[in-house]
Amino acid sequence: MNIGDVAKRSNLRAKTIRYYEDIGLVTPLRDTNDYRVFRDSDLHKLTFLARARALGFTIDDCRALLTLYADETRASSDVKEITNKHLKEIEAKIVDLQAMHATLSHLAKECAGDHRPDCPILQGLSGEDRNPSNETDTK
Amino acid sequence: MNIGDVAKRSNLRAKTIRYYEDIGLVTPLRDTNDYRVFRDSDLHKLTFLARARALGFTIDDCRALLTLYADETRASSDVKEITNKHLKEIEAKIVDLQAMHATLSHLAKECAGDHRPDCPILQGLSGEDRNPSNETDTK
DNA sequence: ATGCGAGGTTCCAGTAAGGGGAAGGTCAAG
DNA sequence: CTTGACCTTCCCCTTACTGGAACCTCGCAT
Repeated sequence: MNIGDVAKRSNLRAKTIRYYEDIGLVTPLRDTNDYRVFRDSDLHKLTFLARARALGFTIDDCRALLTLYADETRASSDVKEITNKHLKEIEAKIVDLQAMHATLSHLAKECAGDHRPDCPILQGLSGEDRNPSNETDTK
Repeated sequence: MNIGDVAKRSNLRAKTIRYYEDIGLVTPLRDTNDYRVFRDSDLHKLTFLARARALGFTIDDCRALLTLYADETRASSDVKEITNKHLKEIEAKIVDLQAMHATLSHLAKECAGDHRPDCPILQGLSGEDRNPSNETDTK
């Protein structure tokens, strides 16, 4: 198979596949014309990579997972450890994003969004407390 | 103020502040010894940037927001538009992450995580249907 | 044989948003 | 006068690719 075929079948782009070869994730053969020649095993690896990447694993994780996948004597605990670490990172990101979302949607809700310049969003970003009810009146 | 002070007060690192100057977000003065000299207005801008960045706005968005902030004739709708666009991106990311999390936690739940090599996670990544109940028995 | 378009190849540069670290100038204190 | 904490510029590194230029190759139609 040439790179175009493998790209279609693995759901990766040719560019990505070349990159994966560059960083040593796959090692296709070469034809006399220098074209890459992919075996079924290469396709299999690339499909694996596409799935793992789609699930958010880093390239480093993917490398480790591929190694474990190829190792018949692996312990499933090693795989699970990588996965659980990744799950925790996902959870942390979700929490972060939800916090941002809460703050921003709160500010946006209070913003008229019309032609006037007054804007609670900008006030929030600039650190003005737009509801200074519990502060001593210092003005 | 020197860069160290501003860093502490703005919650940004000195490196970041130099970078922001590089890309034209702030333009501190210079002392005779080449040290950057930050005015209150610079500190204010940097604090604004720190907050906006912490809320996930891109540098480009920050630049636009700063411009709007400085523009007394702005329309709050412009600010709100940027914010709503960002909110939608946040929502999309959360949805993506939740989907990954669902798939991965499902796989992880089925993985024994012990010394044995059998691993539903790897099977899932490799495209094996680890629950081939509705497939013809081809073995 | 020739031309063409659709493949393939390498290499270089750029992305976002800084981080790390080297090599060196400056300042205040003891 | 030296020490340590600042500050400066400069350049490369990061992640995971993406885009483009310049060029080669293949199969097919003329």
